[in-house]
Amino acid sequence: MTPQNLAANTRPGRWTKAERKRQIAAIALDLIATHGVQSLTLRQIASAAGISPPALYNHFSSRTEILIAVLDLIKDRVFEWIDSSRNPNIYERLRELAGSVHESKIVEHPESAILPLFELIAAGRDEQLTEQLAQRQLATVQRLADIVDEGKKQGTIGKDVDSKVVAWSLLGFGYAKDIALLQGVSSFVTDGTADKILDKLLRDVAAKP
Amino acid sequence: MTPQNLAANTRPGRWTKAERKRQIAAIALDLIATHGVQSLTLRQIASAAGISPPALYNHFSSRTEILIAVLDLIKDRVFEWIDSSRNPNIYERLRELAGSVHESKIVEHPESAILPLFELIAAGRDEQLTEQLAQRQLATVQRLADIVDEGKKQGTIGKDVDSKVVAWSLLGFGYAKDIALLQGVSSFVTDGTADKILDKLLRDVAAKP
Amino acid sequence: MTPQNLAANTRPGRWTKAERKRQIAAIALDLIATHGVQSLTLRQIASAAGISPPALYNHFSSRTEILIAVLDLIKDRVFEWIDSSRNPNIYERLRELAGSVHESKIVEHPESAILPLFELIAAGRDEQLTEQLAQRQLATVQRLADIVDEGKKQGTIGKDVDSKVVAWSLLGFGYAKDIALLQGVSSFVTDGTADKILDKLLRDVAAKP
Amino acid sequence: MTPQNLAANTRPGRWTKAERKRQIAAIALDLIATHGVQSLTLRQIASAAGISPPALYNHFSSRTEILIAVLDLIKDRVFEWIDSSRNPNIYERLRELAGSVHESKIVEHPESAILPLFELIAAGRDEQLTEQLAQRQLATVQRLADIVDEGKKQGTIGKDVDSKVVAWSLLGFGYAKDIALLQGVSSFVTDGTADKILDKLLRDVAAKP
DNA sequence: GATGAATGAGCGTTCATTCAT
DNA sequence: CATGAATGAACGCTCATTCAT
Repeated sequence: MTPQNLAANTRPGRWTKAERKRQIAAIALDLIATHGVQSLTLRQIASAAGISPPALYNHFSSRTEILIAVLDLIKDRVFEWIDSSRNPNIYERLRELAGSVHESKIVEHPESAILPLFELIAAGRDEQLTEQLAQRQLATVQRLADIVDEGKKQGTIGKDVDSKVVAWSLLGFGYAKDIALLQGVSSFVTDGTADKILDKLLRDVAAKP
Repeated sequence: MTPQNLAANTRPGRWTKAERKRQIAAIALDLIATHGVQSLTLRQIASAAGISPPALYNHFSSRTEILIAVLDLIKDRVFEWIDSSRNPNIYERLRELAGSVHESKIVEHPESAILPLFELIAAGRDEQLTEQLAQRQLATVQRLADIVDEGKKQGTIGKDVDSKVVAWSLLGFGYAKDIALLQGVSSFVTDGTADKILDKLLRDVAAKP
Repeated sequence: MTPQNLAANTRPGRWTKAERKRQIAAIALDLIATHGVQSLTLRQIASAAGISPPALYNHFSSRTEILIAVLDLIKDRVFEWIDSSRNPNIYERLRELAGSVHESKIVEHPESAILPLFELIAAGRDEQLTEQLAQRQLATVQRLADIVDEGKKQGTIGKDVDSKVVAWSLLGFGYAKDIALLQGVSSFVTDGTADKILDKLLRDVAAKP
Repeated sequence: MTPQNLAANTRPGRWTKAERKRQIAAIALDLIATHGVQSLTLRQIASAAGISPPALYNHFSSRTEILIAVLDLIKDRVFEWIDSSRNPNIYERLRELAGSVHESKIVEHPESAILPLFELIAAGRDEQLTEQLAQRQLATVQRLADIVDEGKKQGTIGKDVDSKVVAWSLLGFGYAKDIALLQGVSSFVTDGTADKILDKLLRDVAAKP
């Protein structure tokens, strides 16, 4: 056991309560990404976590609470992604973010975030997650819009651009891409259509010389 | 109505076999729209149809077959919608279609088509509907692209416009709108952002004078 | 339609009621022989008979009645088999009968009688056929015992032989053979054990010189 | 009883896992003996065991697995019965075994083994138990044949006797008896015919002086 | 913390049977 | 005579959750 681990150890076993919760949420996220949200049973999560189903109740009080934790994890990852480029030129930064989506760093990897989010959105009504979803979605849109606004001040983004429109367009593009993939229509990505849409989207927001 | 039709309608109960199937599919579609796909049980469908669950098996051989029938119904409705405007000016026609979406004739009504489709997409992996979905999705994209192509020939749509890009953008916009609504983020529609995106999308495809 | 058919035709369609019942019973017998009695559903019978399940109720008032008809058919076939040799020497006749069993004319052919009877015996308790079974079983034993008695009078069968014992032994042997086959233990037949038992059984009943 | 056993028995409730499985199998065996295999539902077993149907899945993973456990139980009981006489004189031992069958210690008691086995054999085809049955049947025949062989060495069984023939004859006799009873033909037993057959069978294997 | 055993609710499905047509 | 549509009862099975240990 490394000193690091010891440091993190207040006592319990090896991980703090919060860490263990996060681990379990990450496992659930993985399972959602690979098998969908409908087949996400406590048995599966427990088995993947190496414990028994009832043991999950030591960390969460219900299945729904686990899903909320997954939602939090997704939001964190999306924010991490948004902040992954620190390019001072905002327009360039957006290009980099778009590029990383395009390179599938986010969208296509099963361990990723948007696709499971999508699953959760669809399942939301039955799982009573709608409210939780709305909060996080708005926060994400706002975060993107803020960056665009910064770019407008900076002059790299067109002054007449509507920040919200851009933020929503980017998200919408990501969703559409996932929907296509979920439907098994990979041609949307492979034939370059997705790239063209994204490229046009970005060109339109650049500051006109 | 031909004598044949009369015969077919009055003789075997009141509805033909195909009609009854379609009715049940429509009921299932409703239920998906209002409660989501996860809670779509045979008991629910049967109850809404005023029959007992086993009676469904006189019309469909499994739950999956019902879902496929729903998929067909959705495709038909989407095509009806696409063909709902016969404006000879293709650009105007696209504007009308967009307008009808905006007026929520399709998207927001629970009896509508796209939102349930969305549910089915998310459920697809578990329900083994992926293949069926892909077929219908591609058919829809192609239908829209054909119309855009017609507009290019006609001269009302820009010659340099990529038909596929437009088709996918329109669909993607529709999806994004539904996702926002499913997440409970109605502000996307109410604050005019959705309109702005759609308007920009259409202006960009108009033939430049 | 041939004159013969016309002759047999009192009117109905092509067969008399009794004939049609017998045909259906024969179909059920086949199905039992090939798939067992548990999976004998009305759907199966009807489908094999080229009609719909409810149509069976025009001939039989319940599933149990069909099974009874099958029982009758089996009894008839067993009697036919018993009477298939008319060799005046009773001992020889028994040998011939035993031989025909051995040659699998009865036991191993799926269209045969004993194996399905066996299925019905096992199912009897649930199907309330016990009484019907007892009647027919006793009649069969009696028929065999009568023949043995005739042989004793004739002098080809030993005077000290107990006819009932012989009759039951022969039947018991047939049952044991079927049980072995049903269990998948074909070695009982293929390694000659079955033959040896039957041979010993017959030698023991021959009149001693 | 060793300390280990004590520990194993008192700690995990009151019974070990294996014991509980065996108890449930015994209950199922009883139900088969009294009502037949067709009506052996999980609800019945659970009810007789004083638990709810889903609770059975804590011990078995499917209905078929329960039936296999029943098969094992039957095999164990048959072997116990075979070993119930330890008379050093093999011929006498066979007589004792035959006697215990005759006294119905095995066959007629509902808690017994052969009759339910018989039910399982008939149900085997539908329940995919054929392979399991064949294994156990052969093991039983072999066990009996071994004893006969021992008697031949010992000199109490005739040297020219075919051990397999004897083993199969004994089993076949048992089967025939059960079949008769299942059919409701108790006269086979009550009028002494069964005894006579068994007696003859045994006399024929005795070593000739 | 973790587990084995248990449970109520519910699932999709099959069956023999009925009945209007 | 035959059928399509329907049904009550029952089936094997899975699920999230509870609780004593």
